[in-house]
Amino acid sequence: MDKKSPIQITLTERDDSVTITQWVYETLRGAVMNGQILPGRALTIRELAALLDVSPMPIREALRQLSAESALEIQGNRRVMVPTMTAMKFTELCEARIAIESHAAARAWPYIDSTRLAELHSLDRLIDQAQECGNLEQISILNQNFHRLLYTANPHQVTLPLIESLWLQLGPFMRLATSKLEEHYVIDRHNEAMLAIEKQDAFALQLAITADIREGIAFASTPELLHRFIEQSRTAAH
Amino acid sequence: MDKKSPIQITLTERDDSVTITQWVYETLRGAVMNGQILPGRALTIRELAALLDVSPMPIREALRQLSAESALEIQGNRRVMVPTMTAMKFTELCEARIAIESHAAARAWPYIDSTRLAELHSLDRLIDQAQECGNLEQISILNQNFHRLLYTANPHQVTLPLIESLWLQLGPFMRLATSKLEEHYVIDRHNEAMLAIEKQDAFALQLAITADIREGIAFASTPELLHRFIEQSRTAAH
DNA sequence: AACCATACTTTGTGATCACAAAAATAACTT
DNA sequence: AAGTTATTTTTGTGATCACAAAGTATGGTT
Repeated sequence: MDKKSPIQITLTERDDSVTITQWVYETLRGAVMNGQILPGRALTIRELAALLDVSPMPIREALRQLSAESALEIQGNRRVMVPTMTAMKFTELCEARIAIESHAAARAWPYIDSTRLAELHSLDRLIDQAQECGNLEQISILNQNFHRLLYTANPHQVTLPLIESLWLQLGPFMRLATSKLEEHYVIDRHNEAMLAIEKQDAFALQLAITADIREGIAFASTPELLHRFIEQSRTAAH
Repeated sequence: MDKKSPIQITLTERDDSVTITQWVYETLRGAVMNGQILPGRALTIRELAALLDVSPMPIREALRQLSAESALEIQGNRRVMVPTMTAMKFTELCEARIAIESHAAARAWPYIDSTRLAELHSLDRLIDQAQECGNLEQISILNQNFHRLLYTANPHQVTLPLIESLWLQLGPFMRLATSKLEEHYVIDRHNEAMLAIEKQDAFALQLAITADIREGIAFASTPELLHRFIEQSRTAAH
């Protein structure tokens, strides 16, 4: 009595200080972000409840929250699934990232002090280390942390939730893309960004972030990779 | 046994074809958007359930969804409230609107055909009519419809949910601002935007949208108005 | 009168149950 | 054998209940 495609979700130890709903949310979010759930695959409350060994209630709440963040999609049938990707949608998501994140960087720039700059530097060094180890998942997480640390320098910042929503939507594909990444050596523009901060050049910072995002995605969006991913989505929909 | 500040929510007839949760969501969303719930006022599930005459369950789901959209805020205490506004946050929200919406307009531009342009024109005429009647709430709604109709010309558009989140966060204040609006005559840049579309000038369209947002907010963000609103938030927090 | 410990109330969380709508399966007709 | 109807199962929705934690009020002590 097993379903079309089995869902393999990495379960973390549940901390009692956090609510079950929160734990379920983080678990499912991670599964979506890592592409562990095939796009188009229908998710049922009871199935997930059994999988995570909790009652249906926390699942319901987590699914609704993820849907509101565009990480999941509610169809007319009230069925929930990971949204399918198309080449055009992928382009729109990337362009949206560039528009919003370069803006967020520019708005954060006046607030970046030497302490935060040092933190950015040490985070960048960690990324270099992870690259030598070839730990792809770690690179992805640290890269997000770098961007997040930059944008949150602005204490009145309001765009991070929007940016995280875009990350979530791109997540499944980015993971697939970086799995092909070993061949190329990764180039990020973090050094360029930090140099711009030191030179107090806001515009250069904006350009560096734009280049960082565009290049980080450009190599990934080779026709073959994109096509493979979209195929995957299409077939999973069944 | 009444609470600090009574909540007055406009109740619409509930259509049976729509789920109770959806109806609750729309009702609460409208209440937030219209500033009917004071920022800082704690919302409890049971109170709202009694107010809307439904069980706590649909309220829980609606609150979680609105929180995910940044329309509401969950405090550490797990209490839910309308976020309070500050002058700096207000500025950030406006600048974010400009960055994202001008981008959305530019990405939508290649897709705007004569049919959609005609719809934009007729919507603009409706706005003019509403302005003569002085129907402020109607103006606000139609104005949103105008922007939405523009951005959704792009069939692969992904930014509308993000934009709507910003609208929700600015909603309470915009309402207060437009209530002072009768004195000035409203200038919008819709004509300029439509002219740019006719002249096939994407950059001019982007400028028009930027100006439309900035001016629509600039007159509203007079120091007195902003201060009054922030005061209101502060005192309601109690 | 100010402070603190105790009892009481309210509130969010999570589990279970009932029900109607939707899928999936089975049976049947053409 | 393909399509259509009938039956069974699965699934989302919403209501109710139990419980622990947070909040509030109470009462007593210094």
